[in-house]
Amino acid sequence: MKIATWNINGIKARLPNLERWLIEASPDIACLQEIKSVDENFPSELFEEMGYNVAVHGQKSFNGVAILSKKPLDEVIKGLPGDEEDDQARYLEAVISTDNGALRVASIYLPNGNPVDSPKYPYKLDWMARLKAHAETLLAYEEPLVLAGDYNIIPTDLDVYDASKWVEDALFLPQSRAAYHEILNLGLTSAFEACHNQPHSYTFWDYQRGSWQKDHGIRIDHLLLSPQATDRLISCSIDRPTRGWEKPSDHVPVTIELDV
DNA sequence: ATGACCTGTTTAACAGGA
Repeated sequence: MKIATWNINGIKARLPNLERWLIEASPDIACLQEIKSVDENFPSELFEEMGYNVAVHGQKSFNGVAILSKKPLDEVIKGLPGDEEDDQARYLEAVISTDNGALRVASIYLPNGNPVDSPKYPYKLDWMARLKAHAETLLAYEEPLVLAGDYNIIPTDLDVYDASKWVEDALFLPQSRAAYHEILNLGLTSAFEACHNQPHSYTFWDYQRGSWQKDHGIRIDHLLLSPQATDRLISCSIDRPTRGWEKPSDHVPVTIELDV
């Protein structure tokens, strides 16, 4: 089973590319971020015609996450638990039936956090603390679990073209990376790192400054797996060519194959 | 030497992204 994550940066602008990619890559489950749409304007029927079940957690203009799944969605949870006041649509979780039992998948759009001296940075750290608490709850189920998404975290200096340019950035500050590693240290495995030791394998290139042409990228999209999912991990790949398509997202898909 | 973009919305400049 192929499970992918992709920050599409707007469903309306990305629909042609998303359709093409769904046909060519044919993921069984696609976790999408930054749909930038309310639920009613998300083209769910189109994806249903392509054979997907659809769960959407959208909001107007910004953020928004979705899950497309060829297998039925048994249970859907919208929003990250832990703060009733938080109205940003950044977390969607679903339990999916497979031939070998239940698989739990989340589509995550972790806050960017810049600028660091604004309330956005404490919001990021608070959100990560909530994600850690929730991940702890989910890990206790001892089932295959995939927490996939745009984490807005550069894990190490080998995941950026020039670390010195990012030391003050919310994606790379020691405190941000420490919060990310706290989540990993609960017992999760980063799929890409389990499959590869190739440094400078990026998933995002800025639209500005010719970043794509110069390969000035960062690796910020991750799939974190529970032990039960890690046991079944076959491969992980970054779909780099999509960044070179017409009207690309600034992120590319990351896909894992699980033996489930 | 430096900067160079894209998206959605309020359709004309913004806000937000990373």
